[in-house]
Amino acid sequence: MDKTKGSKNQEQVIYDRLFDVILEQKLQPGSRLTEVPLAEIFSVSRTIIRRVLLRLSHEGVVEIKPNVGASIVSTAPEKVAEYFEARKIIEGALARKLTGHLTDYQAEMLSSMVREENRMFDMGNLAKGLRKSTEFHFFIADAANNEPLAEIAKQLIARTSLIVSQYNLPGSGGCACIDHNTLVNVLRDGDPLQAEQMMIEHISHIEQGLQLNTKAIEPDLYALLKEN
Amino acid sequence: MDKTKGSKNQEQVIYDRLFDVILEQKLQPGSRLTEVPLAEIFSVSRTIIRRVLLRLSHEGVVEIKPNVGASIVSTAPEKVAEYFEARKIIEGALARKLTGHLTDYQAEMLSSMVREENRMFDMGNLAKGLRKSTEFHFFIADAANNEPLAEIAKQLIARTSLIVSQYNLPGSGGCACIDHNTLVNVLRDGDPLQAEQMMIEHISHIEQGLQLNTKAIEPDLYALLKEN
DNA sequence: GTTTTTTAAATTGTATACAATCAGTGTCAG
DNA sequence: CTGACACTGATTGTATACAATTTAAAAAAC
Repeated sequence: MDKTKGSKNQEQVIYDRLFDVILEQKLQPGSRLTEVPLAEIFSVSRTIIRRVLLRLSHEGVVEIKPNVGASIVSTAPEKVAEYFEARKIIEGALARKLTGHLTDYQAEMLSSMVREENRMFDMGNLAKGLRKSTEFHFFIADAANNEPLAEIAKQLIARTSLIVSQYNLPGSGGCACIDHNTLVNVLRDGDPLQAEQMMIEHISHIEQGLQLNTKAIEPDLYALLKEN
Repeated sequence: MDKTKGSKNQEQVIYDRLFDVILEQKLQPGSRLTEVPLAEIFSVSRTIIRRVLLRLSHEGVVEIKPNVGASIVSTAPEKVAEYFEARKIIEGALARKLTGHLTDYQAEMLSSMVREENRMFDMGNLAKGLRKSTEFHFFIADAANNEPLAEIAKQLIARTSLIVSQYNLPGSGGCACIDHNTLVNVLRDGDPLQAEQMMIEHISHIEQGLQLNTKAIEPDLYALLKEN
């Protein structure tokens, strides 16, 4: 694993950077991602950017319209429930599966993540807090010993994270991280069905915090703003 | 939707063809997919082939090793259970969700698919039978009114279909399609939890039919055969 | 003044050239 | 005979040139 140039990792690096920026709401859903500027920013050719965008589109974070280009996905309000339902089913199953098999190390890891998360929110750093919150769910996904399911869960978490960033009024506090603490406890000491139920409720909490009546941000808005 | 040239659909056509060939076992897991021959076969440049292979790899049907190239995924025996577990969770949930909401048209559709499937197996056309069998599961996924979950389910179905083709002794009859008929009945007239349980059992049947002790086909095997 | 048409700039789509890397073969020293 | 090494052919990786398409603006027609 030479780190001299990382010509192999170069694509991964760009992917990670873009993914982070999107998940931390630095770019709003609907924003366009044009290839040439990105290529210049990262000092590579469009070929590489194209591959990264393609990957992001396969993972549902970016939408590519033929002959138009890539933009960050904007989820229609009536589709939101479907994504959360999917999360409840899969993360619920993961919680059920994991309960009773959590190692002490893993439990401590999760607890420390919750502390970090709270610290970020207390400091008013919403973006980092949201990021830590998703990492908490990522960790659980990875811990449950089912790689394909973990991969699926992580995709859904990323997608709903985008949805949250689209429909949350700025400053409305992200996710109810109080839940996270009790979740850790149940995963360690509770019974599987209880853990599943709790995970489902937790995800419902997140869903209920959304302001779905808020108009989805559309690219057209930009055109309107330029007039003034 | 002009069909004159389909310059936009061209990539989709190639994707579908490859996907079909892979799912119908015309190519064994482990087989390499080199770019230039594929490009010549479809009369396009490597660029297009590359995109298709990338997509197939994102969907878990093909594996791309850096500087080596693409090959059809070969699933390790110890990973098999994970994929089937994932299917049980997701397709079980889909069945639960669909039960009681199946329209007459959909029920008839499913029944006719089962008939087709049986016909194919009776004729000894294993590949087509397996294909019909996956289409049956695809249809259920689409019918359950949750697009993201359907997409996930279809990916897993494709992947396990590959696994079946890897670990099934030639002529061992694919999947227990008797189950499919009773499944349709339960989906239409039964109760949700019963349907979920039945779907889970059905998937277990498929899993139990596998010959996991059969050595996974490895590229190295070819080298050994050449010696004789 | 509004609508339509024309034109130009920006952006994506595809093919191809060339560089980098890998796999296999043959050669040579031990 | 075995192992290490160099070499050749095949294959993938990246950048770039050019074509096709879209978007926006300017010009023309009504």
